[in-house]
Amino acid sequence: MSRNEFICDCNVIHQEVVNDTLRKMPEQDVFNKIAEFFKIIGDTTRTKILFALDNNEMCVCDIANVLSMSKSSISHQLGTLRRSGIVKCRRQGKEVYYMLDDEHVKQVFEIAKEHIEHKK
Amino acid sequence: MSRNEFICDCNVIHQEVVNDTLRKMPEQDVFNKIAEFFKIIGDTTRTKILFALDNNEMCVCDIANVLSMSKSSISHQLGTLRRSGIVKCRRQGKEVYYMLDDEHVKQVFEIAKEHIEHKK
DNA sequence: ATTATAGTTGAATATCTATTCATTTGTCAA
DNA sequence: TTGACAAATGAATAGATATTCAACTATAAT
Repeated sequence: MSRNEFICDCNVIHQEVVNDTLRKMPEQDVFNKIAEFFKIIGDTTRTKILFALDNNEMCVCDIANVLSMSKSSISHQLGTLRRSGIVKCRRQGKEVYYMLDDEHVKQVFEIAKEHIEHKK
Repeated sequence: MSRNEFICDCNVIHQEVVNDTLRKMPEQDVFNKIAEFFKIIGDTTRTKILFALDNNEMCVCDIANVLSMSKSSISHQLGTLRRSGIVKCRRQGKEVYYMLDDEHVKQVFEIAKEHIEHKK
């Protein structure tokens, strides 16, 4: 039996709504990418890093000091943010300076703050 | 002198930038809530549910059919979304209808799509 | 009351992930 | 070259979480 053959454990109750929705649903790949984007920024450490970088570009040691965390941990997180195209970096001597590389991050943060204010 | 010398494993390189950033950083609680919001929508299943509900309110069975997943799994995820104030529901007879309860979700999805398009 | 259906919920499990630790790479200066 | 420092990286671990399974509640129909 094909492992793609999936039987749902309940009946369709509103067939028209389901069919209409299925027609309008984007491809799996779109959902994966959108969820991935939010997963990346949905972490307290990474959120702090992005806020910090919104003010200035900073080297890893500076970010580690601002967040009171180890260089290694910050470096791992910066790697994640870089691979996702949310930050970029430039090396200058022994230091590597990180900066935001996405104009959308600030926008979604503003909306998130509205959401939080609204739900108080 | 430095308030970080016992916490962080490296020196502050740019003291002024660090101090300036520390002054501008919001409270821990703000970061927790923002990250939590993105964590909630940063999951493929929940992203799909929110997209589906953007078209119509739907009962649990319908959503389970649209996503080809079990009722239980969908119900768990709907509980998460409900507790976060992102969806709400109403009972009608044996069925429980879910709908979006946040005007910000659609906005952040639009921005996320722009991000994804831009990074191709 | 009994039965069937829709949905919820707690526990268990398997997977994922953030941080730590140890090591390595890259750069500069002596 | 050697030493010092910034940063990156791989492996290991501990904690978080998505789904499944089984049991349960709620509602409606007979």
